[in-house]
Amino acid sequence: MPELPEVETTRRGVGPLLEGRRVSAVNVRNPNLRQPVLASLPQRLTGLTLRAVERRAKYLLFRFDNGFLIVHLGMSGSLRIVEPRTAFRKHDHVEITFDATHCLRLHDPRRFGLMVWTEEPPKDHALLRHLGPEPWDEQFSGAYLHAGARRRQAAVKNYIMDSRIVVGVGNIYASESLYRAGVHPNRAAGRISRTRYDAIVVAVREVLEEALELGGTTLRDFVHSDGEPGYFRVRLRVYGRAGEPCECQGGLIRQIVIGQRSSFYCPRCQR
DNA sequence: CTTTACGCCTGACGGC
DNA sequence: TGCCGTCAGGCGTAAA
Repeated sequence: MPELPEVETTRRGVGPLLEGRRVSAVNVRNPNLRQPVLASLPQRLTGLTLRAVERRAKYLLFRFDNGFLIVHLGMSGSLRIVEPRTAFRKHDHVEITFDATHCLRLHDPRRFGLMVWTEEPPKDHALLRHLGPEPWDEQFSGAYLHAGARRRQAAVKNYIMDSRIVVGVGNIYASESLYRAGVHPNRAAGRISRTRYDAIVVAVREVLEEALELGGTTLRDFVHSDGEPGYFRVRLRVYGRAGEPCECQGGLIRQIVIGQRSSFYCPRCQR
């Protein structure tokens, strides 16, 4: 499940290998992603030179001279670069070949991913228009979260997962961040102090940065013909650990459902 | 406006 | 062994 660090690691992995190269072929093997891949994508892309691979939230933005290819990895998506004529795997849905030497393949078993072409600035695109700040933006602060939460009854876990508030906090790292900040995931967003929001901001950044650092060690996997970028080995302290003792030795980790999602917390550490 | 429910989809897993 | 039901989850959209 790619979260922000995985997407950023993907960007850093594929960008340097592809930037400056020209699209020589596009092969859409299965267009049925969350939105259908445009039938004219091959004609649209072939011959264009990739200028940069950028990122906004969990969207990868492949910048060409006259537009952007927006890619989202959804739940199960991954990108990798292989040599021409490498055997396709099941669920390799789209292949974009650069300079006839580098084949970028989108692999996505669940097909919650997305690949769309746009000629407007990505920030104005319907998918990105309403996104809040990146976690590392100055704007993302305890004061910002505190002000935005006034009178909000929603659980703080849902609040920090709301992409209009801040982008890139997925289900796993939301639980982990709130654990580190000592905040109960079900607490109403509007009933948390400014000071505790400061702690949440620090925790979110710590968790994401830790994952990003571990991601750096897997960059080589993007060019391995048989490799999968793989989920990072961040040590998860509560996620997926229902019933296990917390590190505090004073409680068992509990699992509850908040907003249709599994949430994990320590009843002793988090209030 | 805020909040909640749902659907898209496949693989993993448990029960029988 | 194999079949089947259940669950997981990002995120846009519809509905409350």
